[in-house]
Amino acid sequence: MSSLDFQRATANRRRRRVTIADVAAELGLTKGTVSRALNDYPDIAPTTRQRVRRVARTLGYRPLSHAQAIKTGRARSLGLVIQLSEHDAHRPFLAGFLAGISFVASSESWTLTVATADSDAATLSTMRRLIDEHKVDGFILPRTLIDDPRSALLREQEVPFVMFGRTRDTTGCAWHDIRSEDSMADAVHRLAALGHRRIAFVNGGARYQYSRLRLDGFRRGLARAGIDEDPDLVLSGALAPEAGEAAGESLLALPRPPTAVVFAVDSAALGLYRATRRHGLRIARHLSVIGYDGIPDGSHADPPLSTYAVDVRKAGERLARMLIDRIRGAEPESLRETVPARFVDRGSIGPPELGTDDLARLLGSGRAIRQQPN
Amino acid sequence: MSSLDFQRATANRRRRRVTIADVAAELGLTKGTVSRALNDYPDIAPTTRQRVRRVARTLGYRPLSHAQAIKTGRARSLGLVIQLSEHDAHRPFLAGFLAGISFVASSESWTLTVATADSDAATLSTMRRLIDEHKVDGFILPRTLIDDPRSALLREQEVPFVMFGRTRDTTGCAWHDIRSEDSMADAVHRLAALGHRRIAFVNGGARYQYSRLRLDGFRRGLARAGIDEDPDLVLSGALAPEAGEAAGESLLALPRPPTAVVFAVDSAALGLYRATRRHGLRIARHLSVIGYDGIPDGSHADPPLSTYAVDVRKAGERLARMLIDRIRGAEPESLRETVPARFVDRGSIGPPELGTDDLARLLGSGRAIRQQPN
DNA sequence: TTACTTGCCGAAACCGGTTTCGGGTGAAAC
DNA sequence: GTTTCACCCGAAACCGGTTTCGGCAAGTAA
Repeated sequence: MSSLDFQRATANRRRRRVTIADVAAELGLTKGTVSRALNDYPDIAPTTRQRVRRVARTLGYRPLSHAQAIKTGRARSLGLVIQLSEHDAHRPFLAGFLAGISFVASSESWTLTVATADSDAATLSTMRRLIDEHKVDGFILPRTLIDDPRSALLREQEVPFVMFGRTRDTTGCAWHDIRSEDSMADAVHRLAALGHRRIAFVNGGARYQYSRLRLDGFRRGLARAGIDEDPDLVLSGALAPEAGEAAGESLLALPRPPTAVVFAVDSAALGLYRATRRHGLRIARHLSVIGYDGIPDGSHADPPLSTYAVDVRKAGERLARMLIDRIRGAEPESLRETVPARFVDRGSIGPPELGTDDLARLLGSGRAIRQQPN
Repeated sequence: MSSLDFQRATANRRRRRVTIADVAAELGLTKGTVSRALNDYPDIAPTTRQRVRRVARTLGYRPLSHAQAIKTGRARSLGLVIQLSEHDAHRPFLAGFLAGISFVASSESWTLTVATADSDAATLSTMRRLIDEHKVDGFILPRTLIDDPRSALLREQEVPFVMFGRTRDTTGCAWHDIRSEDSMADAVHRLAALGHRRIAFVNGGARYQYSRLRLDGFRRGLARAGIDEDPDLVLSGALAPEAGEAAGESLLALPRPPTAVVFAVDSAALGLYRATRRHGLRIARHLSVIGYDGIPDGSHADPPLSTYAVDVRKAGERLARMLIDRIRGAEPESLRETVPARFVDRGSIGPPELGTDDLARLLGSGRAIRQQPN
């Protein structure tokens, strides 16, 4: 390239971008040829392709994604609509999740478009708008439901998507998920190995596919340990500490209370701590608890909550990678994967010091052991 | 409009968008005229403008933002680059903050582009890329530093931005901030009113502008209460529970320990709980604590942490609003505002049961009061 | 030689908007 | 009855890319 041109390019780098026309002029080719060369069209001579690549790089040419989008319809942007409910368990993960997605997106010069909504309807209409305005090329769907209206919409609109979690109707679905069902089974197994026989399960929201899976996993664990399921010991709908506390209270009020509780959601498990404290019991000693998620708060509880940690950053990375592939034409069936969670024993489980009957007596005896009022 | 055209528009709504050409054809006008009418050019007859507006609405016409961007350079997108450090205090706020921004952005058919970075340098280069590719029209800068390289970059590139927080060099800066300095002064005032005279202050990160302001506020509070500042009682650099715990330990190890501690950051304050528990002391009774931020965890502590709550969702809304105005040409000087935080007394403060000397004796006497091992 | 491919690139249309320019029309001024 | 001048709108260029189409040159087959 001529040094004059170079100076111009350098001096004006801030004011005027390098366009495809600049590259073409520098090479003595036309815009069309440059475009085809960069986009790997077959009717370009290999040597020409090389030259174009080199000059484009030295000039610092980067195509304007929205100029491409106008013709191709591709905005090079991944969509994420976050639905915020009152207490939602995925808040602590948001930062890591975004980091994962954005890391991969950036590496491909893609971008992440985030929107929030406060209801199913709002989520759908927001997605419609983003599709309508071609703002995004596809979506990452967090927190999948058993029957998810989002996948229905996207299937109908023929917009690519990948799910963080699984769902009932898998047609056209790609996903990355953690096998939390295995964790639940593993939890039961560990507790049984410690000597527990009365193991309760407190599930999450009924609409979520993961709840279904985790319940299955819990039951699988029971079966493997040779324990019959007691319907009294299976609760659900606990996502926040308050609900977890209520669930804990009702379990402790049973004639034959559990000596261990498996929670499908960490933040609900933390609620049990409060209930336990109120009754003068000590976690791990009188009542073992295992959660799932690996939220940071868990490690600050007393005793720290044993749980199954999920690598949400990694999940974000994988999902972004998969979505980009999907947008580029990969079949959804080829984009399905599950990974295990990692057990983190922080000390909230132990062998049962008391059997269920002793526990019941203790709890019934006018709250014999109270928290020390100091 | 003819019913035939309407049917066509309806049937093809999913496949082919309504373009400006469709609107023009329907009206018997040219694209140019329609564009000018919708963009409030003065050389359009009021009646025509009305007609165009009406037809555009009934046809469901919405301009393609990247088609506009190609000519105008405006992508109708707000940029947010989140810098994630190891322990970062703003994670719990992220969801609400995003919700606020995205709510306002959506209402104007703007979009929010999020990226993450793990260092100052990465943040800047990410921002450069977004600017270069015209992906965003401006930035919201969270967690402002005393000397913030981001504002320097944006000033130089002449890209609009608004800050969540203040900074040293205010030229060309617009901001929304919480007057946390007033909260710190208020905290001292409240504690002094309860009878405390030895009040410690544990500040946050030294680079942040807010740390500077909060320290000033703390001092203002002391002065107003007629208390001389004791350098031993002023620490800093505590952002996470671990650091807060360490700060607590060193304060309790003083010959004349404080009877109350003001924390610039809630999550650090939670660390003090651990230190206090270890020494067998009880928060509020032996040691009063006030935090700042209003993180959810605080309400689950025992006793719940009194703090100053920040409405981050509101902040997100305001910042989005201000940034859009800024992009549309408003002067930065006209976009500067601060709002107060809201005190939430949850019970972690009280009159000092023991004076500093008694406290020291207690702490020194071989840990007289220990936590009950039950 | 001629005819027919094949490889490679230029020319130009196109995408969906915005913006400039210029001209026609009608009312007011002379 | 002209002239003047807003007032409006059409025509066309433009933004920065992509994609179609066609043609030239070289190579291959006849």
